[in-house]
Amino acid sequence: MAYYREDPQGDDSRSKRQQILEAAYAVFSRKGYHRATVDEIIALADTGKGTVYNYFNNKEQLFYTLIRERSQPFETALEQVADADQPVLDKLQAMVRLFLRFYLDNAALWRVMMHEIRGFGSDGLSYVKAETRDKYREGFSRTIGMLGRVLQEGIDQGLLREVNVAHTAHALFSVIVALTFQQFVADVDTAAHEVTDIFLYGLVRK
Amino acid sequence: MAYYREDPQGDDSRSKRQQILEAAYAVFSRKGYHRATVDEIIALADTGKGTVYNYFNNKEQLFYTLIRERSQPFETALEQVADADQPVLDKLQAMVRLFLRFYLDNAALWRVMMHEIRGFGSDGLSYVKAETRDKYREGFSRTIGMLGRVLQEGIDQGLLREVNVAHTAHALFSVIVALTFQQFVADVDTAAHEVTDIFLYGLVRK
Amino acid sequence: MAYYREDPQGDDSRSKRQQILEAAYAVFSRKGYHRATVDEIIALADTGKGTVYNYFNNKEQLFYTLIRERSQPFETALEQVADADQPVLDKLQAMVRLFLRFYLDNAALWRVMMHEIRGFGSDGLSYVKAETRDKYREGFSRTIGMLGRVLQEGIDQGLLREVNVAHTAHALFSVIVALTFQQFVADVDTAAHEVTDIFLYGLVRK
Amino acid sequence: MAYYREDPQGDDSRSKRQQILEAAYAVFSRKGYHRATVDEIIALADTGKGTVYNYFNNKEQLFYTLIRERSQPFETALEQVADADQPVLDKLQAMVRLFLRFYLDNAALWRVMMHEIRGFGSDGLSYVKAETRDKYREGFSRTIGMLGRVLQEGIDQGLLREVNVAHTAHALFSVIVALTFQQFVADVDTAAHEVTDIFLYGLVRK
DNA sequence: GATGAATGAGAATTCATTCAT
DNA sequence: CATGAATGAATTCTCATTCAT
Repeated sequence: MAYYREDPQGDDSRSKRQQILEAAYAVFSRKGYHRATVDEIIALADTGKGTVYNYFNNKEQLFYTLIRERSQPFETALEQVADADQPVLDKLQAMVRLFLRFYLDNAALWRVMMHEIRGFGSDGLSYVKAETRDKYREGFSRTIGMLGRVLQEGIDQGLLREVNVAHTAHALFSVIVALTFQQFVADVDTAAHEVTDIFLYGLVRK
Repeated sequence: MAYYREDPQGDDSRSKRQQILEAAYAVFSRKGYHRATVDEIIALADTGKGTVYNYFNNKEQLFYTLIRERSQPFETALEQVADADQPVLDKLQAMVRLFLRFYLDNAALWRVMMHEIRGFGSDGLSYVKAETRDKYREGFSRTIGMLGRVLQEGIDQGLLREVNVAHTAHALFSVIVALTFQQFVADVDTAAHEVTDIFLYGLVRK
Repeated sequence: MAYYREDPQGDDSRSKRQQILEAAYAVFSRKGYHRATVDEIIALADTGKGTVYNYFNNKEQLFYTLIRERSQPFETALEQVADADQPVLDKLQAMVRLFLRFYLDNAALWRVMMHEIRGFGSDGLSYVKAETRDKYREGFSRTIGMLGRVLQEGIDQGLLREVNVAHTAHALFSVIVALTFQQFVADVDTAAHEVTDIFLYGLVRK
Repeated sequence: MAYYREDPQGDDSRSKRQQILEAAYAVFSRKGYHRATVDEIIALADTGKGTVYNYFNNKEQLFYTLIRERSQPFETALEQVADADQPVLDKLQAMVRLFLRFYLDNAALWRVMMHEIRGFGSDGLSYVKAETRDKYREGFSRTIGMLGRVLQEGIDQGLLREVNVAHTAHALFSVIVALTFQQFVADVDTAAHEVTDIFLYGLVRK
């Protein structure tokens, strides 16, 4: 790491790599993968073009790094809750809260990513190599899978009805993403309550 | 210059326009907005490049036209069901079926569009005028709004609990999109049942 | 081919493709492969950058096309002489003349090519795919091989001593290239005589 | 700034320079001038990038130094033979052997150089000052000139026919280079014999 | 002296759009 | 109207060189 600057409290004390990642986050989020240009990223990061390529092989890997570094703490936190020794419904709600918080911060970037890993380039014209795409997908599988595991736990305990776990986990996930994306989430706790309430007890008045 | 040609005299000129739209549908769906090239579209449409620009101002307007023409029949059908004089729960399930069917056919293109209406020039470098973006968004508002209207109807009749209608309509919508996108929908009727079942009665065993 | 211009005697009446090839010839010859820039080529060809890529896939293929189109007439002429029903020594001298004339015109470009097809990128970092490189090499093998065939003919007839044909053909070839490159060739006939004289009768005074 | 350091105090500093030169030799030989990167050279030399620029002004001067240092011992040895008091034909063959041995070792690098001294900024965009280019050329002139001097000696002694000495020396030289480059030289003595045999006695059976 | 992070001037390539025929 | 050759702005990526430590 190069800390040339004498004032480590200044904004420039972040490592160049970090500055680039943060700028990339902003630009990718705002513009999407394609419309995001390296030029815009370096302008925001206040760095030279070559510097980006010192730290990252190419635009695609910069994007991937961004996703990976952002998702890791989230996944860890989610796993802890999923594996916790608590009532299933509490765990579910806690997980929904984690999801909401994460997507509230990252919805824009994740939308971009979801778009990029789509079937595109099924015919080889893709920019994202199949192998990279699979790495992205594994990320989703892991997190949504954790939701599924807890749902299954609830079913096994006789608490929940016997529904298709994979489908339901995806449904829950998609609702979370939709709400955050639609900026319907003013307060995480309220939204988490709202979501779990519908999923657990349904719309029909008893 | 835009030659919309609302009145096709010759059968030939109409079919050209149609050929282009169909090719554009295929290419945009497969490649996304950016990676879709006019060259690929004309190759598939078996027409000249200039011809595309006779019928459409530019790539973006071609895309918009595509979306508009595809969504119109769907919206009409949806509206008929929403306004029908039937039990609310039946209407809801029928609407879910319509949605599922529509997104089963058009998920790819709609995903592209959803992605594009974010980022389409949120700032100075816009490719799309804010006004166009809003037109896309209105489309969503209309269809999701119809879901909301029927939900409200159910609430008014005392059938459904008093939830946030807009949020719930979006949630329902997002689940539909997620299921189709994840290719979890083998059979529309089954999937419609699955979705409404969860939303109406919840996961918790009574 | 597009002949927009009204004056077909003008310099611009050559097809764009031809203009580009001629400009590329000049620039590659003068600068070598790497230092030749597409920008310089289009400046000389008085054309747009995209036009180059309409006619040629990339810089490398432009270069290859150049080589191929230039060498074809030469190879044909050489073959005719090699296969002619004439005395071996006459054929040899005629072939040397053809070689000299060809390399007098094309030495610069051929030098560039010879440099490019060298072992470079034996380790995968090459710009020229092995397969392309082999196509270049086949070209050399063919023309030098024709020299060899005629030498062999001379040996078979008992006219020439039993030397290593491949080596000798390459030696003869290299001398031709060296003389033209060193601009020692004022007059093709004289130079051809000089070369064959040494190769056939040696330096030692009898 | 150029720090040539003709007087190495520390053993370490000399070895750095030497390490760089050796790495540069390997990389330039394998990749050619342009494709050789300073990064690759320092990786092989196990040194820092700045260090290269402490010893050499730039990439080009590094290349030049390489050539100069490599050619010096060869030129000295060649001169000794040329000036020796021996029969002309013996001297010629000995010189051919020296050439073959030298180019067998250095063909790759010399080819690169030969290619670069053409094109090295024949016009305004020169990377290399004309003066530098001429220094390279003088090197060739000197060694080929020594061949010429011995040939002339043979002519003066009535041993050889009165041919154009400069042309013939270049021809001899080019054959040597061609054979080594084509990897036709398995054994220096055999190849030297083969070359002189053809040049001295010709192909025609007496 | 040695180092290597930072830099930016190029270079190749893509692709929407125009316009003469 | 249909066409497609021509175009150049925009974009990614490379790599020699600098310079603060």
